[in-house]
Amino acid sequence: MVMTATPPYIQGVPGAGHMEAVRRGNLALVLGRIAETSPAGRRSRAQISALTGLTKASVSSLVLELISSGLVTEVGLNQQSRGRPGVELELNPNKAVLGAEINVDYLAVGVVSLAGTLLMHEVRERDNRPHGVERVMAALSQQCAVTAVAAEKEGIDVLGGGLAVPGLIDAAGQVVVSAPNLGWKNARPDLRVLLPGSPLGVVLCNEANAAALAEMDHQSDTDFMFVSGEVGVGGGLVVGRELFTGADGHAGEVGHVVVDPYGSDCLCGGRGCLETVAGQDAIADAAGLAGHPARSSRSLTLSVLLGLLKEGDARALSAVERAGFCLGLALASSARIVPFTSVVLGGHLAVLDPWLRISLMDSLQRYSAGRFPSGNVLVSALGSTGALLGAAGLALRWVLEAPHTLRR
Amino acid sequence: MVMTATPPYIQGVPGAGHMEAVRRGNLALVLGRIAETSPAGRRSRAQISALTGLTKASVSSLVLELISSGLVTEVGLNQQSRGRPGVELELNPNKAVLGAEINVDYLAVGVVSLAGTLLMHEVRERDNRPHGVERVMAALSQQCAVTAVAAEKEGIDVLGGGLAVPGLIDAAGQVVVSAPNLGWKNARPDLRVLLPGSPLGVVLCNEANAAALAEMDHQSDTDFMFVSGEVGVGGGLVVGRELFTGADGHAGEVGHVVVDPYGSDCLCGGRGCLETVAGQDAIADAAGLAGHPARSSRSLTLSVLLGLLKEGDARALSAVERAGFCLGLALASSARIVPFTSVVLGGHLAVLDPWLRISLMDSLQRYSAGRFPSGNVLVSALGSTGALLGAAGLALRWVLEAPHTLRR
DNA sequence: CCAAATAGTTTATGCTCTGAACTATAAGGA
DNA sequence: TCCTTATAGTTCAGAGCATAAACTATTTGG
Repeated sequence: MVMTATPPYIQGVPGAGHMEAVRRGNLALVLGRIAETSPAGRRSRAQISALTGLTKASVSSLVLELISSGLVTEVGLNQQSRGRPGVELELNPNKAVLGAEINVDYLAVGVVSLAGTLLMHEVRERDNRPHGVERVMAALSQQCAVTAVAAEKEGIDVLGGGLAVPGLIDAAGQVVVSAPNLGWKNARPDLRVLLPGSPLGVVLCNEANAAALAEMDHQSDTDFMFVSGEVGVGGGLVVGRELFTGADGHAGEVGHVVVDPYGSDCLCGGRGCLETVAGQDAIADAAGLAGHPARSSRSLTLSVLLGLLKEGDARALSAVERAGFCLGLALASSARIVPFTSVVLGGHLAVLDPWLRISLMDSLQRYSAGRFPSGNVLVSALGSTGALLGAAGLALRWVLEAPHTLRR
Repeated sequence: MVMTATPPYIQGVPGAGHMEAVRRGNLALVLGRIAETSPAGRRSRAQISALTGLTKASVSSLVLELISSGLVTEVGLNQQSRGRPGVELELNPNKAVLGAEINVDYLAVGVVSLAGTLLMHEVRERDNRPHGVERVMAALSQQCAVTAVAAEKEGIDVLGGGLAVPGLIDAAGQVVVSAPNLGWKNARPDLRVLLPGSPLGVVLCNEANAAALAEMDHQSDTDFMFVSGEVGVGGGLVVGRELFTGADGHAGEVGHVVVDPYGSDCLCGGRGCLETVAGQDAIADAAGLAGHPARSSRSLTLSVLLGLLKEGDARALSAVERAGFCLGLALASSARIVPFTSVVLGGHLAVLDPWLRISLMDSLQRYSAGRFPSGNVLVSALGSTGALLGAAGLALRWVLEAPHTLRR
């Protein structure tokens, strides 16, 4: 648990160990083996039996249950040198989960197959700051309904969903404790309205954590830090291929590691946090854009900044260089507390990577005593769909780790 | 040993979920409920049944097995208002585990009952630096043998043990990757020689981690950082009442969080690490003891430093104050990555607490935005027995979490 | 001394995995 | 073509474990 917060679907397990717990665990075990195969090399019952140590009889019975619950389908035959060919199994391509994201300037909804591929998605630009929780959720649920109908038309069944929000989520996954950029505080969105008829519910998660989770599927490393550059700097920590959220969901907040003890005050109440140097606003100000008209919009600000960097503007270059230096410092310190071995940059930090990288790598190497080869600092390939995919991924894990909840 | 919230009865399953896994898990579950009771309020089978949700029949059968394996004994009767009194259960007071510690200037061995109390212990002053692994282990095993005989004379049966070493242990718990203060590198001590005839083996662990584990039993908080002040500064991180070691055992190394980007080089290869300011050597040097004859011994250095502080020596006071400031800074940053809520000071940092505390609390508050009330920064009460108790505690957990390994 | 309450055990039953026998299907060789 | 060999998957009896309900044991209180 490493720590790891208990996922909500584990709560269905009562305190005592019934026999059924074994069944549930084995259902998830078998489903996991089916899920981790590529279309190229799908597995048969016999292979799963060999892989898990369960007898062929048990696997047959478990697979039967997974098929009848709709999660798994039989595809083709799998001929091994000689003998009767095995029946290839795969995750049902017609079952999916929904991923959704609320951000400052858009709402995004997508459908992700059980295998994790994004089947369809729609982003609606929209300034969400002036509206309260109810109005935003109403707009989002309307958008979800449209997407769900579109999915149904293609014969796709949506089992559950995940919602990513740029704010702090409580341990129970029900309350948005605070989302400063949205102006939310202790908001309790009604998640069921997003997917009224689905067999599973909708899980709520932090946007940086979701993005980190999505990044994991495109990443071989098992322990890494995802740094999400937004207005501030968010972090998502993955330890042993599991999201590490800590007891209260605050884990991995690299944006508030102190990089300059005598630096400026931070919105969090601290001082000299990384965010005060490497947040998008902080970089823009340091680059001399403080009074610039583009500052009203995030994307505008970023493009103006990029323009200056390409022109070779000294002030912009030095602002970004300093951000890189401090980011390296904060990451090196963080890696002593939770020893991750890779870093993935997202948001504006991904965009600014070409100008950040040298100073980032310099300080990261210097302060971590050379633990991070340059190849271990990566740029996110997912861009703006990261949070969406991650939120869906969380719902996906729910299905894959607790398939018994879909029993008929 | 990454923490995970797996349901208790799934633990220890080597891949597949056999039926026996349920039995194993429930044995541990019941044993845990017996272990967590105080002598004042011991539990009966009926109470455990109510607590766990297992039926009385199951609990009876499980308890029978625990009794026949020698881990549990029936004590007295437990009268509830009316009806037949329950039979009180407790951990067998005649079963124990051994705790051992190798440090720079002593060897320590102790016997700890299943309930966690230190029954006997012996510390032998001895400079271990000049000797290699084999010689030190030979001396330690001789000391263990003496202690084991003494325990046997009192009718106490030693089931297993733990060994704490001031160095980095590999993930498998077999190799001391490096113990700079002992001069060990990739040492592979033969652990079996410490307890040749015991039913369980001996586990190896890091000294700061062991001390953190021991501290946990005297602490209500579930998430805290133990800071061990030695020549350098070690850290042990406890998350959700579990030791958090990370994939490679490096987790919680607060001593190498960067507190001064332009500070001096650290032995670890980094720069400006907390250790270069708050390690015992660093404080002594900053206090002006660089050439002092007492510097040859750790305890001497510390007592000279204490003398200076009590005299009000300005240089010593400012050295310690700066250490406190930097410690607060490093802890505030660390708490953003893994959100612990308390801090326990050990080693020289515990001794220097009166002179450290003000600057420590000031910077901790400043940089953590007031997350740490003063009462959440504690001084270790265990002193030098911490590592011993923690090593034994690790062996104890082994017994308590896998009681089936002691089946007859 | 008996009723009510609580503790613990016995017994019949059901669930889930296992192991071995059995059926199904294919490749390769005579 | 047909038989042997190899592999996949199913069936069925049996063992282990937890459950529920009935039963025994022991105490308080009237």
